[in-house]
Amino acid sequence: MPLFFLFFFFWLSLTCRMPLHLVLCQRRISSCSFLSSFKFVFFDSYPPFGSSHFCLCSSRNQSTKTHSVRSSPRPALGPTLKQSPMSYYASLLQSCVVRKAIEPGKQLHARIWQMGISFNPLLATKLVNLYCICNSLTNARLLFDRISKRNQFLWNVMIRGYAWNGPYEIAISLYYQMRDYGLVPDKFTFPFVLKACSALSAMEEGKKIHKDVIRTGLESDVFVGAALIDMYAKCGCVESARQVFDKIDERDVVCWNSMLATYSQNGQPDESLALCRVMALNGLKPTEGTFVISIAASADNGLLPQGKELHGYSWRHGFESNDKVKTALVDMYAKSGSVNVARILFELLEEKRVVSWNAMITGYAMHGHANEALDLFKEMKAKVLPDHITFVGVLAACSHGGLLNEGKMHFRSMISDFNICPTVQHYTCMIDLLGHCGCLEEAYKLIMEMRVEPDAGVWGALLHSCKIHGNVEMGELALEKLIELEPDDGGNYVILSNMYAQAGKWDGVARLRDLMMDKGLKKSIACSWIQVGNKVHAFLSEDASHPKSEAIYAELKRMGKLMKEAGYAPQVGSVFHDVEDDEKVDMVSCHSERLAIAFGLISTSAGTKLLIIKNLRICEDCHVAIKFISKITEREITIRDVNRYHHFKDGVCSCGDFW
DNA sequence: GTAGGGTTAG
Repeated sequence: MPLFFLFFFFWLSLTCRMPLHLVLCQRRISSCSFLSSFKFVFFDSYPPFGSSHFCLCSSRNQSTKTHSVRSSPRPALGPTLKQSPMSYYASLLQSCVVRKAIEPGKQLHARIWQMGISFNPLLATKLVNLYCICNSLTNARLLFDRISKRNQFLWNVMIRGYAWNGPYEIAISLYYQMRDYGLVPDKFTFPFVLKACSALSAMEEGKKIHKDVIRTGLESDVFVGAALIDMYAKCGCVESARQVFDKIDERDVVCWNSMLATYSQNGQPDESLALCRVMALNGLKPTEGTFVISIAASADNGLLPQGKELHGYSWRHGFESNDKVKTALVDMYAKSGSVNVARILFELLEEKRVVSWNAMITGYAMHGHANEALDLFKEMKAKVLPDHITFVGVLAACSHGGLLNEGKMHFRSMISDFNICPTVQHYTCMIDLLGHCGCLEEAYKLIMEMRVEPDAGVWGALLHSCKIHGNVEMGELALEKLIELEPDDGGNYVILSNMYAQAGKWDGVARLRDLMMDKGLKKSIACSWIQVGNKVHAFLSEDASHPKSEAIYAELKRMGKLMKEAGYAPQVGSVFHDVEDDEKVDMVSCHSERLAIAFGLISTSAGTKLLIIKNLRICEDCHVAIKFISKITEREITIRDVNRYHHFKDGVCSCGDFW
């Protein structure tokens, strides 16, 4: 019986050229009961121009999350004799828009259709707007396509619908259709269409639209300008974003925030923080966004005093109880080495959203505190639904902690229990975990089974695992793939070269060295930072440019002697060149992190903890050496390398030598 | 007679 009715309504929708959902609404209005699952509300008591009244109520139905229209004994919002049906329905639709109430909106659409006024420009526009706001783009587009006279506002609403919800290409296509239609884009059109370009990282398209912006003279508009900055930021074009920023008249705080975010998102946290200072000097009042962006930038460069400064700055501006700022601080403290402070702030959050849980779980994962991360994940599952980022943190925790079975279990659970499709990041964690645990064949098999295209991160994880386990054959395969994906990255060649060196295959070392020279490739320059007092000191490998260089090298020599007495034997596998052993020892002992540590030792009082940040992975020899240094000097030394944290204390590293 | 921009986790 219900099937018969559905066919009947389908036929009705075809013959009446009316969308099926409206036919169903109409039927519902006529008190058909079997379609109760649609949760439409009866309008039987509604007389458009009668004496009884109803209003849209704001209370939500907890179980269905739909808004309802209910009868009201008060004659407050009903139509008046002076009120036209257009303005009456317009005001009701506006209420639906404000409340994002799609179901009552559909019923109003049905009623409007029944009355034959659904193509009234005002009502049609409001309906399209409502459908777009409620992400019901199919309905919006059905109506939009049937409206013959489309004004600027209507086009903007439809472009916005696609720019917010996708498919983003349609937003861009509609922009050009609007121009062909004879309309000139305005200050509202550009932010929408540029948002679609941002989402697609479509710089060429964005540049074309930027030219249109210039032609219409809207480049200096703050809204258009902010959208342009964001578009260039998402396309990785920092200079173009800055050019737009410099051209905007009367820049508001959002323009500043956009520019701060541009630097931060493109690996330039220091520039972001410098601009934040300029912003403060210009007397602009920072907003929540300013703090979230700046604290995130500070988390990226990992310098705790700078982050603390921002923490205080946010308090002075009354953001001490702002949960978004606090979540950014949780992330910052965790990334800057103070995972315990991060936990205290996390516990102080009034509302722990999924982002907050993710920040804390990821923080634990970075520090190799796998059990804490998994305990927190267990607690989270009882309160908040995890997302794909949560699982990146959980799998990273398993990977850094070497928890093979737990990692496999959570990976399976993510897919089957949480219906989350694994992304390349999840696969990278799994390859890292399997590879570190020596399951190289299984790791390779997983890469072959991946539902997404493996990227350089995935093959890099496999290559690194091959290096740990000395599997030259699979390492060669991984490098082959990496050369296809990252032809200009010399670091990949160096890893395989080191593997050849460890296996004594010097012809392989020479071949790779020649290959690198032919291609003009160099290994990324290793750099380490340490903050002493208010100053950040940077060191490159074998760096002798620091004013205290002589004392630093003297300290290294003194330390080397003590380490040797304590039983330290240099491991020189990570030296690229085929050189004499003595020379190799000298080369590794001058790695950037060792220079930073030596400077820290001579510049701070006994017992002071040292925090060093490095732009690459820490090498095996330095890892062994720093364990010795921590014991000999009785210092706690923390290294944040590109992958994770290493806490050295009393001759032991927190990673348990699993990294 | 209606609308708009930025930021948070690996």
